[in-house]
Amino acid sequence: MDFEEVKKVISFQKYHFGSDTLWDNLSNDLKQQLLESIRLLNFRKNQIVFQENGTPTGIYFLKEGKVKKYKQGLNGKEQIFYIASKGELLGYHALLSQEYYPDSSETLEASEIGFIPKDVFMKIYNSSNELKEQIAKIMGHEYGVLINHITIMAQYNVRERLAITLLLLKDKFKKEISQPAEIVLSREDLANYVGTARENLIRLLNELKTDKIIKTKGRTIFILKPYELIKISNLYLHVG
Amino acid sequence: MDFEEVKKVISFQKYHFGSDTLWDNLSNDLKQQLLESIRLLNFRKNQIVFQENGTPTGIYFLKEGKVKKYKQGLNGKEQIFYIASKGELLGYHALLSQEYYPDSSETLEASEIGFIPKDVFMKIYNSSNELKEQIAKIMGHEYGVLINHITIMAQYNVRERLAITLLLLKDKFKKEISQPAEIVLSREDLANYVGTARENLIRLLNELKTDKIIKTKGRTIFILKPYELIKISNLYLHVG
DNA sequence: AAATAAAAGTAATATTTATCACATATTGCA
DNA sequence: TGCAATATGTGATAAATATTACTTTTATTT
Repeated sequence: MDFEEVKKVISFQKYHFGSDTLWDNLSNDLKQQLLESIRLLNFRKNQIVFQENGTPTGIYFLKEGKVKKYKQGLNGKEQIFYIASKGELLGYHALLSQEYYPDSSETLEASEIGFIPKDVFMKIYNSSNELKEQIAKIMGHEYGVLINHITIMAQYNVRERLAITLLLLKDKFKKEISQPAEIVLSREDLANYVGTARENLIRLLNELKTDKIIKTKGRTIFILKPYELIKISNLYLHVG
Repeated sequence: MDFEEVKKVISFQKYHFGSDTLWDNLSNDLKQQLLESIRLLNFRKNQIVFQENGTPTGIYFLKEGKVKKYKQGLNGKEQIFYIASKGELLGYHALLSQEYYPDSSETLEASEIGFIPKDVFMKIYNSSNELKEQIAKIMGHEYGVLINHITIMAQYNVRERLAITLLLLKDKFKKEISQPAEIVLSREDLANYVGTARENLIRLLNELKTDKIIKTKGRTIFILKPYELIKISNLYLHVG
């Protein structure tokens, strides 16, 4: 398996919602209209942006920072299904479906978040074919991301899911291309993302450390050998 | 827990994509326009409607019948994540995201399916704010259904997932309100929906039979005590 | 209706994952 | 700074799930 094949197998796109591409595809006019309506908010670490079952009041734009998206499951346990980073939109599904929020969003680090109130956003949305089309495009893509996630949760074992998750987080957390990626996430959150108990997660991280595939410093994880993680993930098995 | 609470806990809506409501919300004019463009196709049992990674050529409307939606996972194993029934739309995500199909659709029984070619549908879609809005509404809702599904796959054990799945299938397969629902699905498909090996599924079905919660005749499953399935599912645990 | 293929079911065993009961670090803050 | 709270980590064990190797039953085809 050469590098091109590897890229095909673990294509970042298949795991990325992609609402950050919205801005690339909008006309300057519309972009201007949206940016004018944005009110900037500063969130500290571990602050809730919006909460499951709450009534949507507007749409959020993650200008800077990181946000975990999760849903409450058995006994209130958080199931993290996505980590949004710089440039992504939050909270548009509930607005468009005219329902309560199906999930919660919480900052993982200090973040700068733009907010557009519901009525302002809906007015722009209703008057713009372009915006409707772009958001439909994003949601159509998201569907593929989510069913991919369901398949992974259902068929891959914990070790494989951890490898996949670390590869994704590597991309989410990377700052400069040359630097080794630093993943800063509590063990509890990582366990709730991978879908296992914290104890099991820690044991598997230790195995990866023993094999020099990762190293850690405090809660920060450094990926040393991404190629080895691809092998562990077994993602290439379902090709061809 | 009284019946009202039970309904709240296992609300069918939370598990149902809901594209069948499109027709209720469209104007007669638009409905007429869409219906005129539909070409009716007859599918036999176990026929593929469209396939993962294929290029979308149009949108499908399931006039009569049942279709399983799945994605290929580890070693090509099918992960079923949805069963569409009468009235639902298929294949619109890929059309709107302008990507290849992320999943496959295959009939579970002889089905009558309407087809609208891509260019015809996109022309109507592009010219209709109403249609754009309704489809965005459906996709916004679907997001909630899918993250709910992710949470269930990640946190509930096989017995719980089987109970949930049987409750959902009961609704999908019920014909008349008075009749006990008959679920007709191969053991392989049911296992690929619940997310377990066929052997485990069969063992668990046997336990349910021993407890007189279900009975079977050939591959048909009859739900005798849905309330017991709700108890087994542990769905009520994450409320309150 | 027999032959063949496919699906369903069984049992034993191996493997994975969760849980419990702790010990030890680390962090936040009074 | 030190105390409490929270997070991380360890080891033993229990429970759940997957796998292997079959047999039996049910469909399908000639």
